[in-house]
Amino acid sequence: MSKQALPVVDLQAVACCPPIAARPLDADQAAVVAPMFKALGDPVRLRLMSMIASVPEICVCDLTSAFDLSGPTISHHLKVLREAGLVDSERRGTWVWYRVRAEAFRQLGALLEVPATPAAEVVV
Amino acid sequence: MSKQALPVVDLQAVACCPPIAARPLDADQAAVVAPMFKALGDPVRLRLMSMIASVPEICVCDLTSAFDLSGPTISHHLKVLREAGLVDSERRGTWVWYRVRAEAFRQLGALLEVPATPAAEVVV
DNA sequence: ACCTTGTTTTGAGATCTGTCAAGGTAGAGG
DNA sequence: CCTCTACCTTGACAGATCTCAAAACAAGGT
Repeated sequence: MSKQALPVVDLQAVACCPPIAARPLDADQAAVVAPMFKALGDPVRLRLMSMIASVPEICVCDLTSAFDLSGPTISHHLKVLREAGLVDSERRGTWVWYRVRAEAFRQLGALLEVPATPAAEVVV
Repeated sequence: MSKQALPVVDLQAVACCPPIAARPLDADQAAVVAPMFKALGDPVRLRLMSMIASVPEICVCDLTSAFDLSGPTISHHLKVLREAGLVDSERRGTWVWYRVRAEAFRQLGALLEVPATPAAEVVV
């Protein structure tokens, strides 16, 4: 399968950006980044993301069994994470394996870094 | 005014947590953290957050004028950010000033850090 | 008191989201 | 070919969300 043909986030557009606390994000940048935060804004997806990012890879069966939710629901949440560009999936035989997209994940974290000389203290 | 009596995020509960890529978040932790990411998951709020975090403080009038949206809409988004525990507001005379909650903001960033020895590479 | 400006609250409508049941697709193994 | 298991897609529905207009609230100036 190797999903990446969907409306996935343009990583190039994110790679450029300094922390959001460094200077105001413009509308275009916000439109690219917000969906990634949004994807993490659901408790189930956040746990899924955490489970996926904590290991090299993990199969859907192991993810599904960790929740009290239907298969389709987990599948839906995984699709959201995929389309946000945060994870990648690959079918190998019977099972589908998910893996974190390290680049995107790290970039997202970088956006929340507090600048070395935080703007919020320069003027004070 | 000095809003903090609302259903605000319990910072203690977050302060404890290692990066989500270090080990799977449990349901309780996810329930605390997800609303913060959710708050950043809207392009308008993400820009508001960025504008607020980029300066020591900023008044609502300056925030509102940066968008093509009604006052009530901006006010609503600011309320979401407040209730997520990400910003703080204070009325001084005519204007209301917003300021980032540095603790919460930094904690959120810490959750996205990639562990020194990423679990995703230990086993591979 | 009254008006003016800045901000929030309330109410309402259109859209989006989380969830499940039912049905569909893909591969493995008879 | 048939069936079984794993996973995804579709369709549907309750509930949440984004937005604005209208109304309320707060502080300052007249």
